[in-house]
Amino acid sequence: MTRPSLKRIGSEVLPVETRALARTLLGCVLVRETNEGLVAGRIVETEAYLPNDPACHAYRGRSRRNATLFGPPHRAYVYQIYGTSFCFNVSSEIDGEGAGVLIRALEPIEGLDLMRRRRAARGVRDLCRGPGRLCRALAIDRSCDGIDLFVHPALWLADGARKRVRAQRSPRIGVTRATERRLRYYEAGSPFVSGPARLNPP
DNA sequence: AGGATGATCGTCT
DNA sequence: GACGATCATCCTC
Repeated sequence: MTRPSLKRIGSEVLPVETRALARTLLGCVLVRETNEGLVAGRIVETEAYLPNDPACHAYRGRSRRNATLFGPPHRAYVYQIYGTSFCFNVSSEIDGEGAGVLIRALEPIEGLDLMRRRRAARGVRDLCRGPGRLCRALAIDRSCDGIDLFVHPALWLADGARKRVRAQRSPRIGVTRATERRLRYYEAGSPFVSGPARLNPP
């Protein structure tokens, strides 16, 4: 059985501007390699967190936790939430500006058995549906924070079927500020996106 | 030093 | 739909 081609994405493919990046990441493949093996999933849902955005972790200035958001674009920003889950983001905007894109859901495409072992989830549909779940399935934690996704051997982005993605937008999920802004991007019709059904019209 | 908060998840009804 | 777990982080005193 031949593995789908996982060609690493170069910097020329990804926009620096946050909303364009959130849209472009749809259809890209997130790849993770550890000594347990390789797992990968196609990105089907993202959220943009903009400069001067009250919902963005960078809004109140640089801190130890959010420093990666203020660094160069296209690095992994990983933080822990509710003491139980991690969230994986891609930093955006030029060095010195704090912004990023949250990856909210993947369509599993490689290493499903390993994902199942890590998640103890029953169906394929739930393996990577949600920001905390996908981090668990990919063994992403705070130690991944700051990784340069263009060069790192164990965490990177690959080309997927980006041209075929039909993108939709909705308000972001779970935020308590700037709740009306439509900064969540998802693939129309995908069964792998998270969130309540009313936010996911086909 | 102590309290409030949170870009979530799993479980229960 | 509701709720509790659980703790790093940040803010106030």
